[in-house]
Amino acid sequence: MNTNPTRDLILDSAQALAQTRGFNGFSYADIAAEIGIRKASIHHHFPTKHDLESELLERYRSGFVAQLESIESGAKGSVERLQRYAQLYTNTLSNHCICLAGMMASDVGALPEQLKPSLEAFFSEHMAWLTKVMAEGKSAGELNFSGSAQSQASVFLAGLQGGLLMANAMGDEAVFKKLKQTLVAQLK
Amino acid sequence: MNTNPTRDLILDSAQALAQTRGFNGFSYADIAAEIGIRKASIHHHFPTKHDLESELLERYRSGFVAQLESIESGAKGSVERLQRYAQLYTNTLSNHCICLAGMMASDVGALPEQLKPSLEAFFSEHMAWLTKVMAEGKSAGELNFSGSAQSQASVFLAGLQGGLLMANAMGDEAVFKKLKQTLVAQLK
DNA sequence: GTCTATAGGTGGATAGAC
DNA sequence: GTCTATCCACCTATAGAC
Repeated sequence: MNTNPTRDLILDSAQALAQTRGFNGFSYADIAAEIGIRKASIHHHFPTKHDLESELLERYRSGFVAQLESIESGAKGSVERLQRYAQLYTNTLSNHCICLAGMMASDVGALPEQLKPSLEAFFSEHMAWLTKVMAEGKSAGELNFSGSAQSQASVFLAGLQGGLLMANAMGDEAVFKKLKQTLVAQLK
Repeated sequence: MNTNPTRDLILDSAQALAQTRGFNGFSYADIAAEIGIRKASIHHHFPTKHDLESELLERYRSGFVAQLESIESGAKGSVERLQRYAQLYTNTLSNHCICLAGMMASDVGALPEQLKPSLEAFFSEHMAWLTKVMAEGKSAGELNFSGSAQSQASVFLAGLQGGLLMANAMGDEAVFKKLKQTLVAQLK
């Protein structure tokens, strides 16, 4: 695969900036300053900012896919799977940032058309995974809810995405942790 | 009050742009083009962009306060109150936009320090209102949930905020409508 | 692959005439 | 209150040397 170290440094820096300030809230100059390189060098790796954004989302999306598979093979119970899923967002939360896909969704009016399929795929994949966990959990008697598995999946996913917004707005990570617990608890 | 017509046009245009493209995703030139005025004229009403942002959030916040009061006096049942609250977001949804406060929360890393108190106030006010509705609804036997009223309020609020993100990402408003119904239904 | 230098455009903001 | 004209800083992006 593409394991160019400089390239990865650029992506890491860009992702952190994008998740805290939005896609229009940072520039090549910010990345350059952060990793100690010149703007022109970044253009060598990512000719346009759209290229950078596109790669960023794709990396983020496929990284999540791998983590979902990891949870599926590592956690047997539905409750534990949901907890570990929610934990993925908590890892993200640390420094006033939201989900990269959530960020893109918020600025969708300014999003280049080519990125929309990846963005849609991100949420579709998460919905599919969560819906499966909900359905299996209900069948196994581990989860208890009324309505469809899909509806519960969307409550769960939207709750986590919105919870990140709320925690940022309140400047209080505890808000998210409490919400995470409630979302799981009400499924038991 | 300040009912300058041009000023309101500017605010309306800026709000629509901010809710679809983010705060760093539009410029005075965009507003000028949209309402047929020059950039310099906008600076007359709002000397700096921070002034504009600040006023925008404050107007948005106080507008919601008025609507919450209106719901409280107009709707007696807790279920109806929650439905009408959720409806406030649906009105917003029309053209790929999210809650203005949610947008600010997403870009909190780029948000001027002076705006953070208003942003926090927005979510505090909504949480307080929803918590009260939840508590009263449970006491009256209209709502049924386990855990605290506050926890349920945060599930409800985060669900709606996240639902707007999801609907934008999927390019499908029906996603939000369904979610809205589920959030209310699971409280009965 | 990284650099210097720079082009070409747009951002927010100001001065001063009307 | 709105306009023209302009400033300067910053943006994305490119050319070409090393």
